[in-house]
Amino acid sequence: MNKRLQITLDDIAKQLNVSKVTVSKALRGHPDISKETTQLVKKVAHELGYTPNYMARNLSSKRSNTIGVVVPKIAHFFFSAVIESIYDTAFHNNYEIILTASQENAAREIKHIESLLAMRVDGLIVSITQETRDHAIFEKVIKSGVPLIFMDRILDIQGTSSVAVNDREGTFHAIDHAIKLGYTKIGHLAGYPEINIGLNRFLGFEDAMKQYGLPINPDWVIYGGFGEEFGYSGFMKLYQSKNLPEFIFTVTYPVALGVYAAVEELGLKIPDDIDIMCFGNSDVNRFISPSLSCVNQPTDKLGKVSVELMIDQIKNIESFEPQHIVIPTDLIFRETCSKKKFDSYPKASSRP
Amino acid sequence: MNKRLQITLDDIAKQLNVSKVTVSKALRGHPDISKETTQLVKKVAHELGYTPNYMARNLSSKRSNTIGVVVPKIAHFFFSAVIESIYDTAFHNNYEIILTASQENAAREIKHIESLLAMRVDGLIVSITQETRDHAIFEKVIKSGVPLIFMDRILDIQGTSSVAVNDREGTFHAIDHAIKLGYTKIGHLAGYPEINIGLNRFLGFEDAMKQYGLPINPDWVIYGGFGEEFGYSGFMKLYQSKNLPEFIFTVTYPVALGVYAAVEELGLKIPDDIDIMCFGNSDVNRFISPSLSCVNQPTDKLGKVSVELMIDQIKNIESFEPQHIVIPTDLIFRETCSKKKFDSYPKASSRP
DNA sequence: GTGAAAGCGCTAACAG
DNA sequence: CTGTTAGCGCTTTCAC
Repeated sequence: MNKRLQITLDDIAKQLNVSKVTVSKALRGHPDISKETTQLVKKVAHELGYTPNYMARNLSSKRSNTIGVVVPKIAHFFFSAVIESIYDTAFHNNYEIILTASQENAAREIKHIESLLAMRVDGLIVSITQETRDHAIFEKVIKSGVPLIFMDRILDIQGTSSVAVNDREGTFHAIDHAIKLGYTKIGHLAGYPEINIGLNRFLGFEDAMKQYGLPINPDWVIYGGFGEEFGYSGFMKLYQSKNLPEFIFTVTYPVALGVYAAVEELGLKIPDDIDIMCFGNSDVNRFISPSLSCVNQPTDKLGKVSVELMIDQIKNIESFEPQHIVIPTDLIFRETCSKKKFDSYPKASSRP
Repeated sequence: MNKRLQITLDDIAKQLNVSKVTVSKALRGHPDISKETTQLVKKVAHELGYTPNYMARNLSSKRSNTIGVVVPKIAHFFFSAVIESIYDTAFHNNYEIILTASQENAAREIKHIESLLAMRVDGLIVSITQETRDHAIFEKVIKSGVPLIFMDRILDIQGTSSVAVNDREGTFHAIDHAIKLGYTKIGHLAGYPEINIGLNRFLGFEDAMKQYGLPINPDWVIYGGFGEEFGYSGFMKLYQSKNLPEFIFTVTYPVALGVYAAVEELGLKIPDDIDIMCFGNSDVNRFISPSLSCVNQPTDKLGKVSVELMIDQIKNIESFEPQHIVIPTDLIFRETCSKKKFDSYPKASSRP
C-alpha cells in the first residue's frame, strides 16, 4: 500500500464541498441522498480513481461480508469442485470468500480458523482434516458468535450446522448393486472410522451385508486413510493375505486409484480378478480403464447449499437454528461393477 | 460478529492495570516490554479468549499481510495444483491468501480485482481469463502501487512481473519428439492466439515444423478455446474435413480429453488413427487409456516462485524491479506418441 | 520499560 | 436531503 496514493472519502468531499458522510452515503446508493448529488459524487470518485477501503468500512460497520472456508485439500476433484461452487454462490450473493487449506493437518486447521476469526469473517464453513479429534477450536468459534457450518466432513457439535451427502445410503446402494450382480465376497477400504464419512460409509456397507445375510470378513475391512497411498497399501495388504475378495468398495476415489495402481503392478485385472466401485466421482473415473463406477456426490449443490445456509444464518444471526442438511447421492455406472458374476466366471453357471 | 462478545486490548489492559499500548506491544513480542509483563499479558489474553482484530490492525498499520489471487478456474488440475502451492508457500511465510475465481469471465475478473484492491491486499497475483483483452484494470492496479504479478497466463504490461513456463520450448520438444517418431502430418488444437500460452505454444509448434522443413497445413491448426468442449468440437471439425493429420498436439489437457471423447464417438483409435500429446499434465493423463504423454508444467514451482517473488516485491516496495521468470518444463512419456510410425502402419515398411 | 495522544478511513446515530 | 459528532480496535510516534 503506497502511502500517499490513497484517495479517501474526504478527498472527494472537499472537491465537491460536501461532507464525507454525504459522499459515503452517495457511494453506497443510500436513499438519503438526491439523485444529482449521488451522480456527481460517483463521477468525481471515478475521476479520482477512488477505491473504497474495506478494512475501514468493516471496522466501523462491524460486518465484513466475508465467509471463511477451511478445507483439507484443494487439489482434489471433490474439493476443488465444491470450492468452485462456493465461490460462485458467494459471488452471486455479494459475499467474499476467504479460503484456507489445512492440508489434512489439524494444527494448521486451528491456525487457519484463528486467522479467519481475527479477520472477522461473518461465518465459517469447514470440512475437517482426517486427523481432527479435538473440538476446542470449534467451541471457541461458537463462543465468539460466528456461525459455523461443517461441510461433508462434519463434527457433531452443539450449535453448529452441517451440510453433507447421504454417505450411508449411498454406500448401501452401491453394495446392494454389487450383491445383486452376484458378489458375496466383498471388501472395503474404509478411511478412518473417527471421521463421519469413514464411519457412515462403513455403516452403509454393513447395512447392505446384513440385509443379505452376508458375513463381513474383518480381514477385508481395512482402515488407514482417504488418499491414493492408502488405496495402494491397503490393497497390497489385502493381497498379501492370500485371500482376495471379489469386489471392493473404496471410501474415496483416490483410494480407488491407488487400488488400480496396485492391481496393475501385481499383474491382476479389473474387474476379473477384483471388481471395484468407490464413493465419489471425478474427472478421472470416466477416462480410467476400466472406467470406474461410483457413488456420485453433487458437488455443486454441496457448495451452493452451504453458502446459502451460511448467508441465511448471518442475516438472522440472533435467531437462527442450527440445521443438518443431507443431500442425496446417485450411482454412476461405468465399466466396473457392471457384469453379472457368472459372466466373468462362466464355470459357475455350468454347475450341475 | 456478536456485539458485546469482542474482547479488546483495553479489556486486557484494564485487567492488568496497564495501558493498551503495553498490551499491544506485548502481544506482538515487542522488545520494549519486559519479559514478565509480556508473559502476563499473554496469559490474560488467553484466559479472556482474546482474538486480535486484523481489520483494525491493518487499518492502522496500513499493511494487510495478504496477497490477492485471481485465477480463471479452480476445478482444473493445473490451477488447483498451483493454488495449493500458493497457499502452502504463503502459509509458511505468514501471509494470507485471498483467492478469487473469474470463471474465464473478463467482467468478473475486473470486479474481483477491484474487491481485492478495496480489501487492501499487499500484492496481486493474476492469471488472466481467456477473454481478457482490456488492460485498464491492470493499469489501475499499477497506479495504486500494488505489486502485480501475472502467473502462467500473462499480459505484457510495463511495471508488472510474470512467472510462466517455457511454453514455446516445451511445445517445440513435444513436436520434435513426434517428428522423430516419423510423423509429418501434424495438427494443433491451439486455444486462442491472443493469450500468451496460446500464442507461444503455437510458435513452438511452428518452430519445430520449420526446423524439419515440414509444411503447416492451415486446416490442421484450429483455434477456439482451452476446454474440453473445444477439444471435442475442434476434432470433429478436423474429422469432417476428411483429411486427418497423423498426430495432434493440444494446447491443454482438457482439450486432449475432448479429443479422446470425439475419437471414441467416431469409432477411431488412438494412437493408430490419430496420435496425440498435450501441454499440461493432470491426474487423468496417467490413468486414461491410452495414457497420455504430455509437456509437464511444474505446478509446485509456479506457485512457490510466484508467492516468493511477490513477498520480495512487497518487502522492497520502493525499489523492486519487475521480473520475468520462466520455469522449464519437461516431457512425460506414456502410451501415446511412443510408437515409431511404421509400427502402427506396417504396410509402409512393406513398400518395394 | 511504559503510556498519552493522535489518527488510520469509514459508518451510525442523530440533528437540523 | 445534508452534516456533526463519535467512535470501530488497533498501531505509531514521542514523551516520560
